[in-house]
Amino acid sequence: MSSEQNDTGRRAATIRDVATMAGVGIATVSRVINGKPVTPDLAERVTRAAERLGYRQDLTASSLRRADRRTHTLGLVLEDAANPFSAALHRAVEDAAAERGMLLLAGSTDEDPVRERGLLKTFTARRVDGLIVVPTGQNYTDLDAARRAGTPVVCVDRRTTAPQVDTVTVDNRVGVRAAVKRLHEAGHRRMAFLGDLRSIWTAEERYAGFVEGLAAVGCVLHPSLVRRGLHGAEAAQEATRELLALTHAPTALVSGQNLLTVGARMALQELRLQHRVALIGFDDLPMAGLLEPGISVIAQDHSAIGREAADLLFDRLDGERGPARHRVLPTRYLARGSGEIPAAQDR
Amino acid sequence: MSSEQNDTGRRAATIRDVATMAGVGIATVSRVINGKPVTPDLAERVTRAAERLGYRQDLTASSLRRADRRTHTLGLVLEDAANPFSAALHRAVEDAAAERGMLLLAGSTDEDPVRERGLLKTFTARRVDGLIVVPTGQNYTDLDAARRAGTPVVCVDRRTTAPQVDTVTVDNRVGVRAAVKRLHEAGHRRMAFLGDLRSIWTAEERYAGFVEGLAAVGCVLHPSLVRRGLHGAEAAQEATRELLALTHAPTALVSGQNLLTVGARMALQELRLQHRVALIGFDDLPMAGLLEPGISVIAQDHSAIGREAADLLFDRLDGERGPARHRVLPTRYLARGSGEIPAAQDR
DNA sequence: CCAAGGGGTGGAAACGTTTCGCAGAACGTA
DNA sequence: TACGTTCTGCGAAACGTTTCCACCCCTTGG
Repeated sequence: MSSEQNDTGRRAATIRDVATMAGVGIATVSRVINGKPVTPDLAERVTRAAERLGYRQDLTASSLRRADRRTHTLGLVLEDAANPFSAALHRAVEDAAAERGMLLLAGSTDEDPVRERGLLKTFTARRVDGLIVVPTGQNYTDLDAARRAGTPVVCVDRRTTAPQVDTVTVDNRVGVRAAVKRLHEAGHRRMAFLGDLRSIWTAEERYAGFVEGLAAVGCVLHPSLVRRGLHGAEAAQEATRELLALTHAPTALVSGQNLLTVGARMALQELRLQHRVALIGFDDLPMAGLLEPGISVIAQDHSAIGREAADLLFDRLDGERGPARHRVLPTRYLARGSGEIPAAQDR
Repeated sequence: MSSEQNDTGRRAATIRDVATMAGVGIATVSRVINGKPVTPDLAERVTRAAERLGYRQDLTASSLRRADRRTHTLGLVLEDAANPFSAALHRAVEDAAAERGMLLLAGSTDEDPVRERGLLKTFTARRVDGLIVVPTGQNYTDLDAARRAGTPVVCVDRRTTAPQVDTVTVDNRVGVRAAVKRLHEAGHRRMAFLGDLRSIWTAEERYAGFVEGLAAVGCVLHPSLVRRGLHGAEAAQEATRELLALTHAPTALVSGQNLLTVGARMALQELRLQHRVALIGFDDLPMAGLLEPGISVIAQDHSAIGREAADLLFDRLDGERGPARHRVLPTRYLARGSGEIPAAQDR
């Protein structure tokens, strides 16, 4: 605590302090800070004074006064920051934002519309320049309010009923349909489906893809083999146990979300059936290729999704006023073994 | 675009608009917003007016003027938001922050001190109330500058040379030493070590633990079996391949970071040695238990780390002025199989 | 009935910055 | 030399809020 500047004592140096020390007007200091043309001599004096005073620009004050009122901050509303999908999305958006000198304010909803509302409220109160949201889907008024208040919104991963909102999703139905087709070709006729909470748009889409896929190959949809409304690995594990205990057990499983895939696989290994019952999951898993057999998945390109969302948002920030745009990215099937297990003869 | 409020046209309603519509003074509106006592009748009128005008408090202006100048925002500097460790930490800190009505501004450094510096600069320019940082460790002047400017800093996962900074770390040495002891008990004498970039504090600590562990059991440290400065799974995979191609190949591997563990395991499976060569990794992996054999790890409690860091920070925000505190959390060994493989007789 | 006290309200000042309008200097031309 | 034009720097105003302070009115005690 010797010659330090502001451990707790003196208040932080302001633009005015810099101006007086440099012997110039505050407007000049502002110009120097913002890189606007100024006589080299003065600029030099200002820089030195700022240096000596340990001056740090206050961006909150700056964006308050600025003509465009930009805060250079984006709000990111995730399902759960700890989930690999959210984490990858976070990183992709962060990189895109960094290119424009923007920072990310992030929060998790845990699929709770109340938390979603809270996050949207404080994000807009902090005057973020734009919002990228994985919507819980149970209430779109807040999204709409934000947009109407002038904050552009892009929804990611899920469509929303909110009007005028750009979205980035993947082609869930096509992905699942293709998976079902493959399973059928491998001889499977009794396929089960594990689905996430029904409030989640992707859960419904993927289920729809499952239904369509079965219809396309002329297979029956056994209601007893459909387990929806599952959330988290444990729920999926329990559901899988039950499915496999049925007299007419499924020979193949389709899982509609990454944690559910993990849960399903845990149940399979518990019953030592991982080599006999086929499994295809939606969304890739970090070490899926190291398992024996590897878990085949319908993969989505997280960074492409994040990048695309950011681009749509930046477009709006740059003044684009057209109608809502909906980008749909393709999925990719990754054959790793578990989806290539043929249907056993004797089942 | 019919009766909407501010699609792009009218500027957002301010406290003054609310005041005139409600027929009260702006001070009263401010009081209502901040929940300070006010005559019920007036409060009612204000609330109604705010509702009708779609008024949203501007927190940037608010924190500018506020006596405590708090922005209710924390800055979180991570290595890589997409990494499971960072993601878990992010979530833990977010939850702790949410309890105090604070939000997180997060960014990734990718171990680049330049990016770290940039993040610290904009975070402090945005006047975050505090910083939680996983420091690259190559430069502490920015951390120190932030602290001196009055922003409390807590370093996580790694110690830092910056003075007066609280830290939360785990007991890396003890964790690795115990792992080495176990391997020794299983008969291993030739153990290899895979380490991350040497600029990373934890990488050095874990290596130190490895050295100490070997010494404790009276084992020789073979320099040819030590591979440090590896970053990412691929580097570890390549290094592991090379190690196993040695004439005197190791019978056990100790990996000092989660991605390195993945890379090592990939190499082992490629060579079909996952059942013959032991592997213990530092930091848990999502599906490590599903592999065959499961990957034994020295696990750290991510949420405890995040929570502890947040608590230390909040303490500072609440006025704690004491000297730097250093919390060291324990690790836990999770035996899953790969660490329990005995040394083969014939190697 | 009056004076003192107190709670509640409103207008103005202030937070640190950017932007506006203006003044003064510098420069070129008549 | 005088004048018009351009340019650069300066102080003041403004952004939306909180806080200070003065004021008013009502209550209460003498």
